[in-house]
Amino acid sequence: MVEWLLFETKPSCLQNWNKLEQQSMVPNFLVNAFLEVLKSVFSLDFENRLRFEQPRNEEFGDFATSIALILAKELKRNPREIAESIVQNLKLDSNLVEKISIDGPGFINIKLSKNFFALELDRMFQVGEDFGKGNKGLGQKVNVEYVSANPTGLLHLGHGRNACIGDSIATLYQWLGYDVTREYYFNNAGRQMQNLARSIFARYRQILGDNDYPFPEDGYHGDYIKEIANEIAEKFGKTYYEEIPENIDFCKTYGEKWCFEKIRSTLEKLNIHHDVFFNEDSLYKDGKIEDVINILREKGLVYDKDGAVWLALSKLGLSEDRVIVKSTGEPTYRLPDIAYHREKFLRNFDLIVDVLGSDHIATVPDVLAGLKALGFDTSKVKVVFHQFVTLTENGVQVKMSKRSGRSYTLDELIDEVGADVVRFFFVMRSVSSHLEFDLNLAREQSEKNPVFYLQYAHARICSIFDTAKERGIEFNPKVTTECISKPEEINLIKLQRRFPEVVEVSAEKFEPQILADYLYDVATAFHTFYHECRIIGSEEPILSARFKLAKVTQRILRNGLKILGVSAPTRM
RNA sequence: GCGCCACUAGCUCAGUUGGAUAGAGCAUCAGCCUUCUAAGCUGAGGGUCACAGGUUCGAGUCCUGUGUGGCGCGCCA
Repeated sequence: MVEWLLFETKPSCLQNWNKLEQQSMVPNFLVNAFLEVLKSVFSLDFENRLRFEQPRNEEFGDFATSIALILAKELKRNPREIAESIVQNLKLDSNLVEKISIDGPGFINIKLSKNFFALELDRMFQVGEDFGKGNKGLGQKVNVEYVSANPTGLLHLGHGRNACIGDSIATLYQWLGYDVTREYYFNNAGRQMQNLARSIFARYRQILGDNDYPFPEDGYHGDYIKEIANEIAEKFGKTYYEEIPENIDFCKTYGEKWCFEKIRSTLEKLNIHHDVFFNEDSLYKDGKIEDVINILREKGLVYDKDGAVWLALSKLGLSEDRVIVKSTGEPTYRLPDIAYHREKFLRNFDLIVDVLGSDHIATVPDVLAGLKALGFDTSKVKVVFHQFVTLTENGVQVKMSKRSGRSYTLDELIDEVGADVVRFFFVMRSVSSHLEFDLNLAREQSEKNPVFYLQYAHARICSIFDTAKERGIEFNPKVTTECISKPEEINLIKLQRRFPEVVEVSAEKFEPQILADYLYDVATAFHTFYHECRIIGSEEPILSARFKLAKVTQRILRNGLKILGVSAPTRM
């Protein structure tokens, strides 16, 4: 159990996020009025404990608080009584609050006025194009490591999900003002690279006529290996035919470069670019691996046994000691991983995010324990584990066998359904849920496909502005929006107000899906509004008020889609 | 055997820190285009929140146990 606590807690730098402040959609005047009453009437300081929720049922107003129920326990008084005395003493601007009531066991429900929402629309409109950006992270550095696939093959769908989640998380943090480094850990050392080299070499020999040349038992079976071997054969003929270390090594270097190029071009299609490609082999060249062993040895946490070097994880609260250098002299993954993360710590990040497939769950406690032993604050590390991807077509699961090498590559998927669909589909489920990628739905170019639904809403708004321009209709940004009154308008404003908070919560929870769901709701609210409320053809001030409504929606959709890496077409 | 994750409508999934009558999309059925993009909108049906206990004013949410499924438990990464 101890092992899991190491990384299941919330990263330290996010723990300062003020719970109350985070409820940014709760108007300040409301919070202050309540705090004032709690202080003056009950002599209670509730600064960090007063919470408001948005009732599911609209009858209960826009915000509700169960503060009276909570107090009832502490004060041992009837909750409704407490609610009464709170409400009686509340000093609220009747211009902003339409109704305040006590319902059920003692909930205090607040319904805000249309005027309040009109003022909010003006406020959001004035924020400008960057609506949704925050400043919580100013002055802080975040490192987000994602993809990090070995250069031994092509990216598959699991990597695709990893890439899209990681990139969206990185952008979310950028939107909060963090200085973000996107990083790819390039596992180009160790045995799997040897395996790649031998696989290529074997195919190379076979291509050149040595049909009996044995293929490595645990070699890489994919067709791409033959492709690489073919290239070498065509370019260099029999130059590297002889089975000597130099030639195997050539295959390794060539293969690594080839795979890296493919990986990069696939990520390029998704518009994913890393700032740093951290090479594993540099850890060896720069002596970092040795450094880690030496430091841990000095601390008495490393010992030799059976010809191998062991890390005494049992002294660090874990159940078993593990090998960090095999008897062959090769390190296991733990050692370079620890050394690599040590480098990240030394680069002074306030938050270190690793995006990993859930198959890596068991490896993380070892690495974190090692880092802790080196004296680093592991609460700065957040490991985001995502579940697997299954591909379905016509309701049937498409087999993705890695062994046979006939797995569906990410590249093929992008070519088939487009980058926008891939990016959205991979983040539209929560990270911890299995993701079923429905090829039929992905290919669908209609409202059934959520990507098009969202993009269509954006394009529709753009079209309104285009049409207005063509017809010489101008809107006046200075018009106040008090005329807003229809439920479709109010509903849209309510959703719009939430955008900055949704960005925060998505980042805090490392869940781009929250943003994806929200955008869908915004698009729906807009489509409903569009159907019910005409813009062009309306008289002032309705005309300009609705223009603002459309403008803010457009910015939310554009910015939200941008965070998810999805394009926002102006025309469809 | 041990650990992690999941289990909510026919299917795919949401469900803030425990809150009031359980949410969406798809699928099914019924409506809406002489109008700013019908790639859209409106409505209907559909639920023992896997099961059993517990905690309390109140549980899909927290605790314990059980079942089912996925992943992991190496001198592989």
